[in-house]
Amino acid sequence: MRTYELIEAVVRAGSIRRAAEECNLTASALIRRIQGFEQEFGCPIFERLPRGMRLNPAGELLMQHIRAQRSDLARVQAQVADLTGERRGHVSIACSQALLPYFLPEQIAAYRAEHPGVTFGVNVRDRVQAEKDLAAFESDLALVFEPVHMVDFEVLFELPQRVHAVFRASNPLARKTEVRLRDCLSRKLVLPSAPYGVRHLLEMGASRRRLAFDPVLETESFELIRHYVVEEDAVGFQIPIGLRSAQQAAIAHAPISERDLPAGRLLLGQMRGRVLPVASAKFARQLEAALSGTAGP
Amino acid sequence: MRTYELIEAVVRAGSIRRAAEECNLTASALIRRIQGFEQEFGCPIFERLPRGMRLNPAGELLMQHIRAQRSDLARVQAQVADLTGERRGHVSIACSQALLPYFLPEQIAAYRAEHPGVTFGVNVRDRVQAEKDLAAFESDLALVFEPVHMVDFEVLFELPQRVHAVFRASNPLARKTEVRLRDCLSRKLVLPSAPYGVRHLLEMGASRRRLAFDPVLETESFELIRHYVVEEDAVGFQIPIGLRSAQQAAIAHAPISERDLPAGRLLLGQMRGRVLPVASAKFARQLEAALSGTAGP
DNA sequence: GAATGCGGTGCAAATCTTGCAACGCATGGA
DNA sequence: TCCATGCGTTGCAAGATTTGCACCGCATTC
Repeated sequence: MRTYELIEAVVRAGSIRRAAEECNLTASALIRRIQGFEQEFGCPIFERLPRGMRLNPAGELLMQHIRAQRSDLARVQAQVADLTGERRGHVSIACSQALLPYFLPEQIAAYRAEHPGVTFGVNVRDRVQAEKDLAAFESDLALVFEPVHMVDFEVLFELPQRVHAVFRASNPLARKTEVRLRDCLSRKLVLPSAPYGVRHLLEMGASRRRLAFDPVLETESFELIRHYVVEEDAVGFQIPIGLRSAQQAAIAHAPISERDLPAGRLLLGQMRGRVLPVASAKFARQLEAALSGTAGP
Repeated sequence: MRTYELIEAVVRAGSIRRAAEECNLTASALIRRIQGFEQEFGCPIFERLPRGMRLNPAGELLMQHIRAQRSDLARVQAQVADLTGERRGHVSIACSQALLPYFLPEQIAAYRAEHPGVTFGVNVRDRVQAEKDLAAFESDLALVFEPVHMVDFEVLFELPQRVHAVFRASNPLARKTEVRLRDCLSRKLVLPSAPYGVRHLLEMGASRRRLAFDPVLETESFELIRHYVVEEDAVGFQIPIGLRSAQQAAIAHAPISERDLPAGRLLLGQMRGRVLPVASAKFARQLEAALSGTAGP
């Protein structure tokens, strides 16, 4: 059991000696445990490099097993605590930035109002990293826009979301119920950077119509986008779940016409085949209910 | 790790002292390991009875985790052996008796012809026990007729199978392409005993038409049924996958009319959510292919 | 070519696990 | 009623494992 932790430490540290220091052990003690394990496992799990150790393919398989095993044990312990009547637990969720301003805080608060013993961990991840988080058992749930659909991602719920243009409330665009892409391109643009789903959809839509973007500001922060359009009367892009006109009177938004951009999908998912801890599974069901009550694209 | 084996031994034996003997240990050593584990696990997993120990609910949950963990580790080791180029492995399958005479031996032989390093374990189980086998990770696959559809049973393939009447080749019934239930009831009957799917379907069909069985022989052995109908000119019941007229010239069979009995289902399944070892997964795919080529009801 | 950092090993000390004997307790039969 | 039996549990010493220290051979780096 402890051997598993040591193996993980070696993987993280990249060498026996650094891992040994991290674990308050000597290198010799550590290497012998690993040699012992490799012997009973049947084959080496590390390749020995002159600069340290790295997992070989067998080790990668084993590592995945170790992570799955650890997370399942945590699930069992949470379930046991649950039947002892404690109603404790922890929910970790990897999500896009768009969920941060309104949706997630509301949902978490609502859940905790009923289950005060449950704690939360929110990891802000782009759509690629979110799925890696699931696969490494570092997040129970992922709520992301337009994920790169890896095999390990099991979809629990799907909500269409159109891309919205965001601008000053005083902008002429604010009078329309939907805007065309070309109306935006003639204005100053504030775009999310490459890894994000909104940017991805925009690039797709633009290249199909042989248009090009020339953003005045490109950023990872959706919050910055929302605030900057007010400063310089520019146009930004977001998905509606992260927008509430009522909260920020200076800002307005309208969907891009579906003739220009197809609606993207906001997906709630988990690691394929995994049995979630009770708290996470229950929170997932709450999210599904909330999302299905949300206006579509 | 070893602690898990010891816990399993205590569960099997029902008491510390018997388990200790089985493991070549003293009772004191064993109990201290279990106490140590319970401490780090966070709560007791056994209830102490005056006559021994039994798992409490927390222990049941843990036990399920241990079994899942062990079987997944075996899968990883098999997969590692596979990528080392060994092409070894073991497939365990729980199945109904009907598969024993022709279907399974042919399929296993065909598989082993291509992968001689793979060994097989065939556990003959009734439809209830087969699913328990899956849940306890004692069989990778189950191939059963009309299972009691527990939640843990994940269907991989489904093949309709009508119940066939089995009789002497010289019996007048042999001239028909299908027989009515009432034609059989007037004859001497040889029935499989209660836990079997064929019997279950027969009871259902009979009770719906207010008929009753009065078997001259009731047995757990499908083989005995086939052979006995020759002895006394009786009528037995089986599913066609276990019948080949060509092999036993003295025996004929014909399906019961669907007006009397609905077709049952022969199901191939695995433990829900489990990742099967490569060999088992591959054998399952072969079975699916073979079953889909088999004549239906 | 010296210095650094790496994985690996021999040997003795420290730590943990185990076996033995014994205790308290509940049950079952004489 | 009382004794025998089998249960889980514990104190203590012997045994088995794990660990730390010093050191080796090796490749890379400056």
